[in-house]
Amino acid sequence: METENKKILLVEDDPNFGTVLKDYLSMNDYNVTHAKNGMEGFEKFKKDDYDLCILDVMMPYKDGFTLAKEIREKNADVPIIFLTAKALKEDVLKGYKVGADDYLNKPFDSEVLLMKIKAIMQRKSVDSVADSKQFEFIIGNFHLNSKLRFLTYKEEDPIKLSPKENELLRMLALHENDLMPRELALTKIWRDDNYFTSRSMDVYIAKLRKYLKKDDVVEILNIHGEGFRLVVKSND
Amino acid sequence: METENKKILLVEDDPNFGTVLKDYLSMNDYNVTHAKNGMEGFEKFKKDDYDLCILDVMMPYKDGFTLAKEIREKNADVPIIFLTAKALKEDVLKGYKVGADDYLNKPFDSEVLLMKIKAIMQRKSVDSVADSKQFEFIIGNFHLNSKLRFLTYKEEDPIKLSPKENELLRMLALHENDLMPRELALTKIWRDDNYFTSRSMDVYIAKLRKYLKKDDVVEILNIHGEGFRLVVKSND
DNA sequence: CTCTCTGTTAACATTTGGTTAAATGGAAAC
DNA sequence: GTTTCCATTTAACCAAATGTTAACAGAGAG
Repeated sequence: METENKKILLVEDDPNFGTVLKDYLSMNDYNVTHAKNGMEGFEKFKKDDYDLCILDVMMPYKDGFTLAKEIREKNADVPIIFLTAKALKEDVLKGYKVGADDYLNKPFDSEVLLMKIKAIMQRKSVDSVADSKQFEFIIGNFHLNSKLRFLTYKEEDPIKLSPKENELLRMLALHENDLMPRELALTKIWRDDNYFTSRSMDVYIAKLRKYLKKDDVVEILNIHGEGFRLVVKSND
Repeated sequence: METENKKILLVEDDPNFGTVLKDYLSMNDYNVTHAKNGMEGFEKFKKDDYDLCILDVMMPYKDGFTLAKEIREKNADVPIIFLTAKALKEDVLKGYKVGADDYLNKPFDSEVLLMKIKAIMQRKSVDSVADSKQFEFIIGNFHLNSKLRFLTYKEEDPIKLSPKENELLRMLALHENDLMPRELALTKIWRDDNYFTSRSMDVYIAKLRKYLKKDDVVEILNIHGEGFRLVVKSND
């Protein structure tokens, strides 16, 4: 399926260990960003959304706990795993206090780490429903349910949209009566902006127009060289 | 709700250690039930609802893993912590495979255990939106009793569902008329999301469809690449 | 006019899902 | 112990859904 690789932020100052660990996780289909110290770790954390943070406790300048606290201020939910060489009890407690999800003593078995990551991701993936995005639109006499990928005209049976059709129409609806730049759809939906994806998008515009033909107050207009415009004529 | 002490099932065959641990947890405001072996543990688990299970791995008659598997058949969500004297890697992996939430080597510090318990309880209370304890469903002319794993059509004899059939149908029913993402069922029921578990799930969807065929107001629809939808047509 | 951009159709490749049957493996029964 | 049973997984094959690319026609802009 989509299987967008889960993103992991790894903050580890030992370059050898860090690189080895990063490679190992990457091999297991995680998308790993490696920061060499706490400062860098926090910068990277602010710039992107991560599914998991793995923090070394002992680091110069900014230790793992301090970093964890900063991360928690920005995001109360992201799971955190601490890595540490020493197994001091106070440290473990401190870790759980700042909201650790797990705690591993170096050296540890990489398979065990992998299992823990899996277990944690599963736990978290449950409550990811709370995506407060917009999934329903009224477009003239149509009703778009973007979650079920249904486009319904009046009381007729819903038309089932493919993922790309759905996302493209949603993107147009988000800009209703306004320009939706080609580049936006291409980078957001196709994740690439080149000749071929552009042609592909045109094919999808054609498909959408075919669906929307039922209602003549709805139209997708082209703005040459710029993008498209989903127009809903006011019923005056 | 808040004030009600969380219930912990402690299964530990060493009477000294078990009693001490029980007392310690009780002093910290947990409501602890102590079972002396796997059999007793399972009996007690069936008789009551617990917020957490702490299982010793090494026990006569029925070890912690076996017990955990039985518990998982009854309840896919309850957190489990394993206690073990030996730290064999295979054991740790085995533990996570049956859905452990954590793993502690004896001897361990009781404060650490307490922290872990706290952390786990917190996690569970966050995503408890979905795992509302609902075990009975009306699905068109069917009645699903998810505790007994019975699916009953009108007044006919109940169909006995296997554990997986039951969990899957329950998950669909919890999302009636809405999308039930593949990934949700896979991580919750199969505890793993890969090609094979995905195919296995498809097999179970086929089985459920066969059962539900009796009633033509009930249907399991697929949303390509996303998941399934249990639809009950309104009888208007 | 000529070049680029857009509209449309159809062929194709790839991914995902439906179904059946056989293999596996663990627990219960003998 | 071994056999039997049953839930589950794996395999295999086919069908459906989706997405990409090519090809060509037409529109817009200079």
